[in-house]
Amino acid sequence: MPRAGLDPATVVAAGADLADEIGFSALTMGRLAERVGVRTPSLYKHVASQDDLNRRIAILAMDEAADAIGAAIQGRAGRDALRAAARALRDFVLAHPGRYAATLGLGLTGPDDPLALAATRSLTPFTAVLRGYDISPADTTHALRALRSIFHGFATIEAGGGFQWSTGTDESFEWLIDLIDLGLRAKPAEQQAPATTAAPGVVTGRPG
Amino acid sequence: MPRAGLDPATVVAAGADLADEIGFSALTMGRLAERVGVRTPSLYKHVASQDDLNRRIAILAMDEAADAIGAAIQGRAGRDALRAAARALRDFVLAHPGRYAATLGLGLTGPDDPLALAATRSLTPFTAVLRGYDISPADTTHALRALRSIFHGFATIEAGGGFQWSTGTDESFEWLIDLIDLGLRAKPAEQQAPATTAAPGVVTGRPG
DNA sequence: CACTGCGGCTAAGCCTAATAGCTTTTAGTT
DNA sequence: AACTAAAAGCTATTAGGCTTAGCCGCAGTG
Repeated sequence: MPRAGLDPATVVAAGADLADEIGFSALTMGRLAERVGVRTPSLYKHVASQDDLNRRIAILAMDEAADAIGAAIQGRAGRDALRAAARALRDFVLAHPGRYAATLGLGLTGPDDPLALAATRSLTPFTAVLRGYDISPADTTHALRALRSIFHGFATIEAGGGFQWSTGTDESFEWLIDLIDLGLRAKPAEQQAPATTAAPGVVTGRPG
Repeated sequence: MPRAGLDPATVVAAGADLADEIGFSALTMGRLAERVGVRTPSLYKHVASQDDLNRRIAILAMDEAADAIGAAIQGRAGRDALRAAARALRDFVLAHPGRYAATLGLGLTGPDDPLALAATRSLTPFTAVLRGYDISPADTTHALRALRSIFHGFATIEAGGGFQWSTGTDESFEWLIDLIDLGLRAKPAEQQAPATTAAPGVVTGRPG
């Protein structure tokens, strides 16, 4: 019996590819074993469990997405950077729905969870985008969370087929980017005469 | 052996409650059966399958959320309505994480899927919110999708513990609402002198 | 050549969804 | 009151998923 020559990275990469093809929820240890040409229990020599596999796929996906977004905003600033980042994230999700789904619904075990670290890493391109706007340092956490929520929400709904008939999603996405750009540019003026009852304050926690 | 007196509505409601308590992914037919005091196969007299159960829970959740949001915006308009709607949705998700999780990751079978109809129904309160802003009729679909993406994204990340240390999420949420309000109010002026390369056009599809 | 360890394997256990077929309760009718 | 038929429960069983235990062969090393 010749060996398949597997290692953890190969198994995780194959799992990510397979998840993109058949959907993350349909990714089973059995199907992955079949894909890499091995019997199911053999996978446990490389990953500890299915949960471990899922987390590794999620980390891989977040790093890949961060790289794609980082590359997309090179040499851009302001609205151009925002649009490039948003499009890069959306393209990634549409091209890799399984990888992206792996990043959802995983409980964080603590602040030093590798998953949490990867999540923080994946946010760095967005901090660069925000430098193109006049956001006060005290508000960068809020702005970061806002950008993450917005594009995460759109990508999730679109990838899940939540927009009925899928018509005009491109236009809706551009409209959304424009909306956020306008809001971010109007924000600083608003700061000088806050109208909300709960005034934004300094946040000590980490951004993600 | 007296009967438990179950019917589909009771089973679905119990499933929704149980999902809120132990998490949607931990909801199994066996645990639900134990909860309602019956053996597992007996549940199949009331729901066709676990997928059927999940979809019914999702429909229940969307209708309940729509009711809560609709009630929250009564007598409000503009920014007040936006904030009330957003808070109502967020409160619902935090109070009923299992129900909300049930609404995610379900494939729509078609435009007349009961799930799709419930999704459309759940959007009606947001159309009322948008009436408080000067949005052109051609853009209401985009605006609706934007609102849905934004608040869905925030709620999902928060409910999944995605905001590390969970500090300052209240402030971040208010900041986000303010950002969207500013963007929506700046939008109409933008329409008269469009700066985006892809000009927003009429969308013929349904909003959701 | 012997040895050691990694990476495969089979076998088996447990959990879950789902179906088949039987039995009992319940409701409605005469 | 008795009968009937459907509804609602049950046990038993199948199929498939994750995971562990323990065995075996190949690779590289001294």
